Amino acid sequence: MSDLTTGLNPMQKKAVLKTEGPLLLLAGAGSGKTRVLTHRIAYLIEQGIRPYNIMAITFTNKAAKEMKERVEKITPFGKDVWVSTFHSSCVRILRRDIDRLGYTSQFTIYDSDDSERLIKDILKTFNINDKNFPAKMIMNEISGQKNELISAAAYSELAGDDFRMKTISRVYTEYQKRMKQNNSLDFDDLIFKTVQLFSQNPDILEKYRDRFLYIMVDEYQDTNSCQYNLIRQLSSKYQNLCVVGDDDQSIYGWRGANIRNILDFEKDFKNASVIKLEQNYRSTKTILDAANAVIKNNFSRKDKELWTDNEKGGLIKYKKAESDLEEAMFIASEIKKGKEKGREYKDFAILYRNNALSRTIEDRLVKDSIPYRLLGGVPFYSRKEIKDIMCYLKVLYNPSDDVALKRIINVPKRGIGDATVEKVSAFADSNEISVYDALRNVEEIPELKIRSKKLSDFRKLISDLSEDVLSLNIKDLLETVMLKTGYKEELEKEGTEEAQGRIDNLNELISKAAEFEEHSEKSDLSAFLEEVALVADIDNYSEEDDTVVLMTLHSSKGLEFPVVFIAGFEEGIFPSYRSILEPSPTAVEEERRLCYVGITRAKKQLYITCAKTRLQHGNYISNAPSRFIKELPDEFIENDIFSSKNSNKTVKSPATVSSKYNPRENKNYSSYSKMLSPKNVIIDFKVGDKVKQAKYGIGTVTSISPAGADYEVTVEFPSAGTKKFMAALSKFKKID
DNA sequence: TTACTATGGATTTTT
DNA sequence: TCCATAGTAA
Repeated sequence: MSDLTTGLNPMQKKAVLKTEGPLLLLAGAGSGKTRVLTHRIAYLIEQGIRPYNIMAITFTNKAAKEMKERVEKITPFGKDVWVSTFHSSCVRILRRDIDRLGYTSQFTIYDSDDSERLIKDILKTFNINDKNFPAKMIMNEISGQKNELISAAAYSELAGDDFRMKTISRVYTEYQKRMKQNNSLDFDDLIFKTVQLFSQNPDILEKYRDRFLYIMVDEYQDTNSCQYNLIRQLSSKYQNLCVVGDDDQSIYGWRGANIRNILDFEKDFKNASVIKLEQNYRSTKTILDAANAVIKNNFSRKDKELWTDNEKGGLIKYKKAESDLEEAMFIASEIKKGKEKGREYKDFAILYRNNALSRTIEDRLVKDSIPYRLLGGVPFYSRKEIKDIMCYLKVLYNPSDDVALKRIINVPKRGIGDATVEKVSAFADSNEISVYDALRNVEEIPELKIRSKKLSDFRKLISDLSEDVLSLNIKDLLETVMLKTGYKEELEKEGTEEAQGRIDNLNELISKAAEFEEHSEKSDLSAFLEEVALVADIDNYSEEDDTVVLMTLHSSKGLEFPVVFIAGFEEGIFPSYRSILEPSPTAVEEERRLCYVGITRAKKQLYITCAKTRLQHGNYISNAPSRFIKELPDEFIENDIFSSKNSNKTVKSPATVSSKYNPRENKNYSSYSKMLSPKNVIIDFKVGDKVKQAKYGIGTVTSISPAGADYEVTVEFPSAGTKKFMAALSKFKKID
């Protein structure tokens, strides 16, 4: 019939052609599900469905972007298909109709940092001890409740006489009250409020039901109850709902994802068809069999098993290093070897359970001059300086946003301290007005007589800037804000390397804004704020640069690499300490799924590494190898390569966890790290070059002389004069 | 009000 | 180790 199904396997074909009624597509890792989804959309259009009536929902912007591009490539009119994330879909819907819930369409979006500030504020006003009730804990609790579609009122009933819950309930209620006063929504609210909007306004729901005749949801295993409800509301009339997911890749349970959504799909949607995509096109047989062997140890899962026609491939290389330093050295040297054999740097990914593990590896890569990119860490838009400037924009857009206003009222320092802010804030509270509005009336607050000049100066600054909003584009507005507030000037005065880094970031923000204005059809302040609020770091990852990539196992989902290293394969790290302590096995099962995700990222070669001792929080600890290594059949593993010692895959039985290691008991520990230090330090600069040094900033190299395995480098700094360094210990970066 | 020092706590984080 | 926060001095 059409060429939309050529080249697809029978199951993929079936999935493309089955357009009517509920469909559960169980798509294993690397089974070509994006291909199926895009072809399915194209097929629908070919069948005469208007693109406008098709909705595809993803979790990440990256996935949405990719799907959009692929749909547009294979079908004309692909542009009109509604492809977007849960969150941006909801923003679009809410911007239209949120007035029905008593907000205005100018609402701003809070990230978790903003939410935490607000909760801290509330704890202060309620005099709640933040030792017993840390803001983060409460935030997670509230988020969890929203994900379960439990409102503040419902939670209050649930709490009953329970002291802990009652306290949290008070905060939750106040939090929602203030969010509304601030005309702002957090990430969870975006979905929650949309569900609420639909249930309270059948006319609006009806409108969207008749618009989205065909709905597709990607990564369905990651949906929480709230998202499930949204989907259910939208699809219940026509029932043309296709969900795609893999229960074995559900790794966001701790964020509220409800694995039952996918496990119970057939119960929830009568007449649901189920199609399994079990052929993997990504990995070698060895890698896939290993992944299957591991995931088999989980109990609650849909029955399926991935297979592949790909070659057998090399064995999994398992390295049991003596220390984290040796582990890092091993990884770096394997990358160098691979590079010599013709691989590119971008073929390699290093995955780990938590961000702290990246440090040692990074240090090693720097020393070995291996270019790398770190994903995760502090995301660009969460950096202090970026958030500060963005909060100015937020205030300009939505002056009732008290959280944003309080953040910047004394940034840069302008003599408005905590005590003053408290007074204004209290005045605002008692008059039920926003802090910004309170600033109009500072003269009426008797306690503030002395400070009122500073406050009205600040208010004047903001109202000046709001005039600039009308006349300037985003890029110029950003520059004006940085200038008129004196923010940039203050950083320049500091003159440290850190301050320079911040200035660099601000400049990058300006160019991001310029780029945004060039590429988006809508480029007003509102659109820019939304972009910034909803775009994650991983979305900006592209394969263009030839660099090794480092990231957590979580962020690696959906990506693939020829060679994958999984580092820190140890009890207490992976599976994490906390998951081991959980009485129920579900936590470790989720870790196992994470392991499955990690293994299936590899196309050609998988490395697994662990270290007998590792520096953690400043102490040496020793961990047993991960229980997951025992679950990998021996026949797939090339054991402890390049180790002279035997080291069969003997694993200390049942997982002794992180026994504290006292450095004093092992006097060798300092010489031991020396022993592991590089035999040959590689430096990529010469006399006369400009280099950047961590403490003193940029200077010129005046001499280099060999000193044992290392070099002594003399550098002349404009600010600090001449300094001498050992190359291995000082982190130099060459400046071109 | 701010700038310094002591202390304690420390997964994962699509939006 | 690194970070945020609390407490204190100027």
